[in-house]
Order: sequence, then structure tokens, then C-alpha cells
Amino acid sequence: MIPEDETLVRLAEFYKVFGDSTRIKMLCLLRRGELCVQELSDMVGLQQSAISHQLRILKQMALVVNRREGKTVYYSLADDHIAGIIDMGLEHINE
Amino acid sequence: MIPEDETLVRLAEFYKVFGDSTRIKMLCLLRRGELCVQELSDMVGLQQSAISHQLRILKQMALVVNRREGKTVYYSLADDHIAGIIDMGLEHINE
DNA sequence: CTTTCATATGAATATTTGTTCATATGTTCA
DNA sequence: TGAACATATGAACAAATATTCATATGAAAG
Repeated sequence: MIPEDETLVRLAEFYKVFGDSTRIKMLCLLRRGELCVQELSDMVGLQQSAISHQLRILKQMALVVNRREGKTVYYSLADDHIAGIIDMGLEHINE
Repeated sequence: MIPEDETLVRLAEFYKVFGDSTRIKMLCLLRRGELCVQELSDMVGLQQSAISHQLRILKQMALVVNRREGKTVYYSLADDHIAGIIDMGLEHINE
């Protein structure tokens, strides 16, 4: 009835990714279309290094995918599901 | 188009609550019905103090409500929405 | 091949967070 | 009032996390 402990840990890890305003902002920006690292860095207002670190986390959790075009790497949301989860949270805090 | 910074912070804070396996476990247990602090403590396997601290966070974020019956305080989910958010996460990690 | 540009990575640091221990608050019952 | 019980709270500590700085990797152009 209650999920396995290991499932609960994975569930927590999943939500933890959304529990940081930098990452949430990145995800919101990527909703509108793919962006390269430098664009994200400028838009979020953090150093390129910080953005790269966060992108690695987002990729590990399969929330974003990337493709290389020359020197530039473009990131985008992995699937539409992600946007739905963000919307659900937004609805909840606007009640 | 992109939510306000303050909204993003609140959104992150909201998801952060789900990003801890202790709290997720407590929420899953409370799905089945109200429980007092000691029951939660036993079921989760953490000290009563730790559970109380987490319950305070859950209450601050309006995820749980409580009622007092004598010496005992019973906690339950604040609304059905919460269960939906947990299910959404569970679906995502089981793909 | 070397320079330049975009991104990734590792170490260091500061901050946040979860748990425990000790104790306070509040309720019931003798 | 005082003892016993359930819960809440505060301080302390340990562990996890986000950011920065410095530098490495990889790709394109001269």
C-alpha cells in the first residue's frame, strides 16, 4: 500500500530537482524552446559554470536532453510531462 | 511569460517539501487516514522530535492539518490535491 | 598546429537542511 | 497540586547542496 522505501527515495530525489529556484527557472525558460548554455546563463543571471552544473543534474534526472551544433550545445525539455508538473505546482500555489 | 522571480521561489519551496523521503513517506502514510505523532514516529522509524519538526514544515506549507483530541494531536492531508501530486511523481518514475 | 570560443569538470567554500538531545508546553487524571 | 503522558521547540551537529573560481575538454577557423 505504501510504496517501497527505495521508491520513496527515488520519488523524493525526483521532486528535489524542482525544489530549487534556479533549476525551476531554467525549466520554465526551456519550456518555450531550446536554449544554449550561454543563453541560459544570461537569462538566469548566474555564471556559466553554475548553469552547467545544474544542467548536468537535470540531464541525469532525464528532465532535459541536449544536442550539439558545432561549439554550441542546445538544451530542451525531455518531454511534455515536465511542463505539466510545473503547471500543477503553479496551480497549487495560486489558490 | 516566465513567472515572476518571487513566484519561482515559492514554487521551488513548494516542491522542496516533497524532496525529502521522510516527508514523502509521512504524506503517503497520511493518505490512508489521519495519524497521531507517535504513530507516524513508529511507522517512519524516526524520533518523535524529528517527526514533529517535519510536521511543522508540512503544516506551514499547508499540506497537512491537525486536530487535538486530549493529549493526542492527529494529522491528516490538507486536501486531495496533495495525493494527486504524489501520484504524478510516482507515474513519472515508473516509466 | 595554434588560437579562440562554448561548454564541462573539479576543488573549495558558504549556506541550507535533517536529525538528535534536552527540555518546555499543554492535557488528563489521581 | 502533582504525576504521567503526548507533542512542540531550541540548540548543536552532521550531511547535503549551490555557487564560484580555476582549469580542462572539445570544436571551428585561421
